[in-house]
Formats: sequence, C-alpha cells, structure tokens
Amino acid sequence: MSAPRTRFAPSPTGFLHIGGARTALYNWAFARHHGGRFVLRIEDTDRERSTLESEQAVLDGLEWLGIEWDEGPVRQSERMDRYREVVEELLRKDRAYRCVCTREELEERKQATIAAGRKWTYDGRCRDLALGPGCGPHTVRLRLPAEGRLAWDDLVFGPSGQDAREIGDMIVRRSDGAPLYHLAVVVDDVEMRISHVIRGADHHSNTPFQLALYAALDRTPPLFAHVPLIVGRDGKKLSKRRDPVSVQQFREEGYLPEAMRNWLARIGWSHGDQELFSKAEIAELFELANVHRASAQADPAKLLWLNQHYLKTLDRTLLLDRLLPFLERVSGRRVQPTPELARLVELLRERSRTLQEMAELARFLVVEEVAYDAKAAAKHLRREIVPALADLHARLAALEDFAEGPIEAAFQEVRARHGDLPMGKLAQPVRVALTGGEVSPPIFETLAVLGQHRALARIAEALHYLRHERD
RNA sequence: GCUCCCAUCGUCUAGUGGCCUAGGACGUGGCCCUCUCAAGGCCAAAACACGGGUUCGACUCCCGUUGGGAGCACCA
Repeated sequence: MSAPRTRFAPSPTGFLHIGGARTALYNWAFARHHGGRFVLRIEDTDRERSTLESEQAVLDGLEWLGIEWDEGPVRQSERMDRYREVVEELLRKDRAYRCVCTREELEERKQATIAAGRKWTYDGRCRDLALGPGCGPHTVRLRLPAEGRLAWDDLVFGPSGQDAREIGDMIVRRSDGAPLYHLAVVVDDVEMRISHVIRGADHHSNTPFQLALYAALDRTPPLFAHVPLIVGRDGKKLSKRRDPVSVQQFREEGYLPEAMRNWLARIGWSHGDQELFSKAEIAELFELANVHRASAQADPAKLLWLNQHYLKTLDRTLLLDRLLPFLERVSGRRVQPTPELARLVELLRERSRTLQEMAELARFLVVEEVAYDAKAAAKHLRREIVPALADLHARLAALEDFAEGPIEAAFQEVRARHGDLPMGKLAQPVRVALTGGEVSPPIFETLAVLGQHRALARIAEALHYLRHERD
C-alpha cells in the first residue's frame, strides 16, 4: 500500500478517554507500521460543549502516552466556511435539497408512522419541492439513493453495509446554518486525504450514511476499520461514574505511560501469546487483521500488573524523575534526588504497583519524623523489646561503617545476647521505628539507606516513646 | 421496535476442519523461599453459550435460539 494517512479526531468535551486513547494508539501504530502519517483533528463544531481546556487535556494525554501526531491539530471550528461551501455545492448539484419541515411536524409524523407499526425515516415531503434560498428557516438534506446498498469491506468487521432506502434523507446543515457532524467528518477526511479511517465500532452503523456523502461529493471513500468498544466491568458501556475512564486519572494515580500503552494495545488486539509490548513493538507488530470484533472489558488488575512490570524495568533515572512529583505530594515537601533516594527506589521497584504506592513507601526517607501507624505500633512497639532495642541502638552507634554487612552483624550479636531473639521480633520494631509502618525493604538495607545519624535518632525516638509515652 | 454487529476460562486472548486430554497472560487458591511487604519458583482450579445441520472428523463452516453491544437527532 502507498503510505497511508490515518487520523484521530476527538471532540474536546472532556478529558482523554481510554477508548479514545486506544483508538488514537491504533491509528498511530497503523501509520507507523506502514510508514504513513498520523493526523490529529479536533472536532469542536459543538461550540457549547467544546473547551480549550479539554482540548489541551486531550493533547497532554496523547503526549504523555507517547502518541505523537505528524500533522495538526486541525480544528473543525476553523473550517466552518469550507463546510458551508460544500453544502452550497451539494445544493447546486441537486445532491441535496432544502427542507422546511419543523421539528414538531417531523416528530408528529414520526410518531404516527411508528404507531402504524412502520419504520420511520424521513418521508421526503420536501424532496421534490425544489425550495430556493428564500424559503424561510430550513435545513438541508442529502438526497439518498432510493435503492442499492451502501457497502464497504471493513478492515476489521469484513463485508458490511446497509440498504440505502433504510437510511432516509439525512440532514447535513441545520436551520442555524451549522454543518452536521457527518458532513464535517467526510469533508475533512477527503481534504486531509485520509486513507484509513480507524475508529470506534460505535461508528460502524454511521458508515453507510457517510458513504452516501462520499458518493454525493463524487469522492472515493477511504478504507474503514472499526475497532471494538471498550466496555465496563459488567460488559455494559463504560460509565464515567462507575469505571475509571480518564487517562489523566490513571496518570495521577501513578500509572506509567509505558504500562497504559501496553494495556490499551492489548485490549482487543493480540499478537500470539505476547503480553509485553514496547512502544516500538506496538508500531512494528500492529495489524488490523489481529484486531478482535467483540467488545472487550478493560481489566484494571492487568494494568496494575503491567505497571509493576514497568516499574521493575524502567530506567533508573527516568523512574526517579517520574517518582519525584508523587513523593513531593505525599511528603508535603520539596524533594531533591539524592543517592540515598536512588538506592531506596531500587529497593522499592518490586514492592510497588504504582508510583503512588512507591512514594508512600519512600516517604520515610524524605520526612523529618515519622508518625507511628497505630496498628503497627500496638503490635511491634512493646515494652519487652526495650532492652534489646537499646542494646541494638548502642551497637549501631558504635559502627564505623554503617553498611549492610556490619549492620547485620550487629543484629546477630544483639539477638544472641537476648535469648536468641527471633529475627522478626527485632526487625519489626526497628522497622516501625524507622518508617512508622510494618512494610519496608529488608531491614539492613532500610537502615543503611536512612543513614546512621537519622536511623539512630529514630530508634532513640522509639525508645523514648516506649519508656514514656506508651501505656 | 427497526437496522447492523458480536459470542473460547472471572478478565484479556491463542486457535483459521484433524496438531486440542483446548495453549498463554492477569486475577484466584495452595506450597516453597522469608526479618515485614513484595518479587521469584512450583502446583492447582477455571472456558469452546445452546440446539440443529455439513463432514470420515468440528472451538473452527452453515442455519436457528439465547445472551450482549452499537446505531436509529436540526449531538459529536
């Protein structure tokens, strides 16, 4: 195939939705795979609902996911004159006609038809009236063929189509002069020379009408590929209320773009048994032929697993960089990358599923003092540990090289001196003293990362708490 | 209601008439490892929606049923 041109055409009426993000990803991947170009178009003809903020949110989301576009963004709102021209041209060529039926009249006739048990499409009342521009408030309707089939070979769904007579003459220009969505889309896809329209399956049944528009415009339609919808947990349509749907939201919860991209790619598309795909692999391996036809549920558990995988394997500098904002948020302070923090992050990689979790586990390193988790303190900070803990404090204070090995030796000595104290009995209280909670990397490493001075201060603080504050 | 579409473990999927005692991954359960939490290793449970055909042979092809989805606007 000659270099294809694909496009992603979101309407900026909210944030970037995971369904939209996946559609964008597929368009991007298809273009990259075939050495084509990927164009971004903003469908903001609905002035009421479109905002600049949400346009920016969509752009940010795409950038974050690493889905870069080659052209655009082109805004439909800036092309209104062109759509008007096209409608005039359609009128001139008698491919369309003016219609003065009001909404009320239409509704009335529609109800009557349905009551009579027949199917409603526009009844063509104004079709042969040859109404001129002076006919008063009117819409413009496309003249649809009375017979024949509007068919295409969908790249995902295969042979598709609908009889023209079942569609009826659809409106292409509203009575206020604004073009309808389908007209704008077709005009843009023609003029942007889009070769492959890859979009959500919710547009599958809109396609016949758009085909009629291409015919009226005397243009060859592009190839269509409809990708299955992502549905919610119960198999129903995604609901903003029930399901997490915003890319931005996942981002704020600490998911990595690498994981999101991989997750999105694998919903409704597969390449054999492969689960892990880098950005380059998605571009290299993506084929429309391997896109499923059935709608799919997005599984948050799988995303969590993917996220942990990328957390484990991401470049260390990059990871630290991504973590900082989260760490600043959970600690409430400015955080500089330090060698200690970098070391801790290495230990936290396989213990965190999100950047948020990682930040919470790293918090103890960047704050001045930790607050004891009530449950952890109740369980591990008990009076009977005081002698051993005090002994450990003394031994650790005496260390010249505050590294893992010597620290471990200190622990062994203390345990032996206190009736062969089980490791857990000593490690857990120390862990609570150091971090405030009962979860952290291995205790020797945790101590080493925190440093002798701060570690001793926290153990001393715990001893003070045990002697004076605890009942 | 009408039109169109879809249907393999809980979820994402492999499978294109015999390689299937239906494979993988996530999740779930168990065991091992273990100073906590993880990670890791091993094991397990878990699916071809149903009914008819076609065929020597159907998860794979055809028809129907059931279930699910999308579209049916002077929204996008």
